[in-house]
Amino acid sequence: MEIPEYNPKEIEAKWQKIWEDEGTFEASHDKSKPKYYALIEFPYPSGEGLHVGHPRSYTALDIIARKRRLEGYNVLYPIGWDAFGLPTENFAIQHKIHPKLVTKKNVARFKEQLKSLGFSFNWSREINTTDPEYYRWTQWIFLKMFEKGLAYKAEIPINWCVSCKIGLANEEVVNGGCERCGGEVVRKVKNQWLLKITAYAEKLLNDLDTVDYIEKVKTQQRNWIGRSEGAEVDFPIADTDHKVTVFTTRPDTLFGATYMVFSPEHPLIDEWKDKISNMDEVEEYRQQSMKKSDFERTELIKEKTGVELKGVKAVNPVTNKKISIWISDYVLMSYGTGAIMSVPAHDERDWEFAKKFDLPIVEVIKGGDVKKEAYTDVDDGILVNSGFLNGRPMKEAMEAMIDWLEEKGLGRRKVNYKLRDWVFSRQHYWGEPIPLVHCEKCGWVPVPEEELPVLLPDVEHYEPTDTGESPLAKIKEWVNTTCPKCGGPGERETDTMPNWAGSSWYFIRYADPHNDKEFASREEMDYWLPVDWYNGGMEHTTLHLLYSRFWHKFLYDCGLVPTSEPYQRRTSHGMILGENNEKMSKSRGNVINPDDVVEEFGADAFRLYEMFIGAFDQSTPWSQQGVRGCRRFLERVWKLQEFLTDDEGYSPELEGKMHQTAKKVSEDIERMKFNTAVAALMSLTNEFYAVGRVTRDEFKDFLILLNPIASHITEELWQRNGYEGMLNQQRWVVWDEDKAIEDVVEIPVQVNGRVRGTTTIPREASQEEVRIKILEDENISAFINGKNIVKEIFVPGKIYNFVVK
RNA sequence: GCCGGGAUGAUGGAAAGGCAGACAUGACGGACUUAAAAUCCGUUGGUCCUUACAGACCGUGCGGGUUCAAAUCCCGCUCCCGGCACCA
Repeated sequence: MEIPEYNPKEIEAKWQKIWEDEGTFEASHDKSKPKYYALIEFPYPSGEGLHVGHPRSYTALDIIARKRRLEGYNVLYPIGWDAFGLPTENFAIQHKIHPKLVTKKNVARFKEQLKSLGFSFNWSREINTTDPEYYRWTQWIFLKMFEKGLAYKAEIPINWCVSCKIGLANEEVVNGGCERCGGEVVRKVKNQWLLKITAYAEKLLNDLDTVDYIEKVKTQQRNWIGRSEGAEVDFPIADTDHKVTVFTTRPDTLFGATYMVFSPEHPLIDEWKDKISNMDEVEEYRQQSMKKSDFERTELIKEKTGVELKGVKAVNPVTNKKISIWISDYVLMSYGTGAIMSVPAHDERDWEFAKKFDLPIVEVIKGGDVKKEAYTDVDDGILVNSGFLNGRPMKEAMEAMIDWLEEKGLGRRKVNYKLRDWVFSRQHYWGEPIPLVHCEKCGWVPVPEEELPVLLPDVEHYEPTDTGESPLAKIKEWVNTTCPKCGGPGERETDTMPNWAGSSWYFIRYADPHNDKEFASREEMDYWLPVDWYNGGMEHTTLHLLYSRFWHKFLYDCGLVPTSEPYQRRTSHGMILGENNEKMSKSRGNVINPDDVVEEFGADAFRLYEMFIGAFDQSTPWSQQGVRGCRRFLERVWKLQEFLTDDEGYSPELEGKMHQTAKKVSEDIERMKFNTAVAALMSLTNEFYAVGRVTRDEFKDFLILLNPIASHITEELWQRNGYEGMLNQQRWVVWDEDKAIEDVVEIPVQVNGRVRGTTTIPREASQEEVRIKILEDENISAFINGKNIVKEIFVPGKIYNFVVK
């Protein structure tokens, strides 16, 4: 039989068409089979097109998905588009094209690119977050949250670009300036919708113990949630009925609290206007810190600043001494109560502040020199200058103080979190409209369920208004509506949702993407959820991953989804860098376009290289030479046909290697050691060449093992060489553990830990047998003769070591 | 500052206490070719020794330690990458 040249272009197009025509990778509706749900983060269809970083994750889970199918699972491996968001909106503004059209164009391009790579996505379940049939349910879930009191409005400072007159997301503020124009960014208070994710802080934290996420992800989430235990303490304000509550993790040091500091935004300051004698000075400080961006407030940490509130004093509830009250921007309104008790002797920040303003420093834990610096290494410290706590160790003092506070009604045990509520409003066009109507009489009223979706209306211009409202505010006929409750005049909310909204539940929709009655049917969710394996980037650990866990837990508490966690397993891939070892970016000019690679080397070579490039969880530079090497390997695989014999079974000389390779490839794929799985297949191929023959069964199993990675060439070789059916209908290779172990092994022989030779022995050989054989070897025994053997270590099948003197 | 991760040939990387450098890339040599490419075969950590076969010593960021045996475990550093950062 004449063997044509390996022509990836032809065979890749051929198999992609067959798979599509036959619906090969459609998840079955037959629920008798065990299911497997593999998920990758659905892409944002940017105008740049696919980047070589995307397919790293997609190929990895494509391999898992394909392997699971060969193992007999009913696999769901879906794809969709996270298409709302700023880049599209900005492009639309610049080019005066409707974002809908921009999105459509970008999606088409991404789709074509993804299809050319031959991923086994379930295309009939494709979803798009900007599709009204999809965002109808995003709005619906939001309304559920609103109903349960988890969505609320609050005055929240946003990042405001003075020149663009636009609110920016935190990630759009780069080095204190606007990402787009580089202009000044200040804080501007706006009335915004927030979601009460903090209500789920405890669950989000504790339930990390129930899921299989890589440790790095768990740690980052734990840090982000930032749970800390302590107490709230009430400080009475002298000569008033007021009291101010603070949160502290160190109630044991209360005797050392010599003054208080409020955040400049603290609302009590306004209430005390008349009492504060230096209100001008105070106001000026407040104005200044208001103008400062978050960046300045946190970066300029060299010197503490602040102003005393003259005319008011607080009382330390345990010493009963009057203490002064200050304001300073190192105290954040958004954490704890917005006010702190200051213990300069044992807190670095307080110490700096006290030094600067010459405030009293009282040592309450023995051991340091509080005149020189704050003494904070106090875990085993003993209390001093602390009344009833004197002489007690710190941990005990902590408990005693809290008990005392609770007894006297002056304080209570308290847990605090760094996690903040989720600012859910965007003053942009290209997002889901928030489905609420404001009525003078009834307040905020949800749009009735049957009227969803609230459609995004067409506008002339996508720029925000001068006041920073979203462009929707300009469409009076859309804004002005009737109150769903009382029928009176009402106004629609013009803020839209952030693009984290649609991605917070998309994996649920995949289970039942065309359902027009519910967000997904219970039956489909019961079968498919949770996601078995979710791979994505580390950059989504604290936002997307946490947000979607929050939404899912909320839905679970409403009895709407069957599991309390959305994702059973979460892994993460490393970045692919440019050939110069720098992050790939247009501006650095080191971007590799997957289309070009596929054009030159083929999709199989591309996928193979994406996996062979290096450790999956590590970042690593691209190498065009490396792709060439993978293409070369596929050429060698193609030529194996020339060595194909009519023999069945494994040949004696390759039997061990076949079993070893099956085991190695299977196990490495599960551990995401794709690079070594590929290496094992290359190594086996080298063996086939060395032997110069390959039996039908050897070739068959080799093709199955290679199929998840290089899917087109293996299907083609399967068909060309007369194997039955299609490769994707076969079963994964079963290996025999015993046969994967060599009967005869070569072990190193050491003398005093240095390798002096090797010996080949039967695996089961006894120490005595091995010993005799070794001592027969003159090269080795030369190192032993004339010396005393002190000790001999024999690890069967591994090593023999003589210790001599 | 805090929390992760990392550092191994010229390069990407392999090695879950047991022969460091699998598998590739590149380089060099050979075969084929009028020639080149492609392909195939071989060599390729360093230093020394040797006609050769062989052999010796050194070597996994740096300094110590544990062990018969350390890239791997422990202690102390350096540098790089990622995340968080006045969170009371």
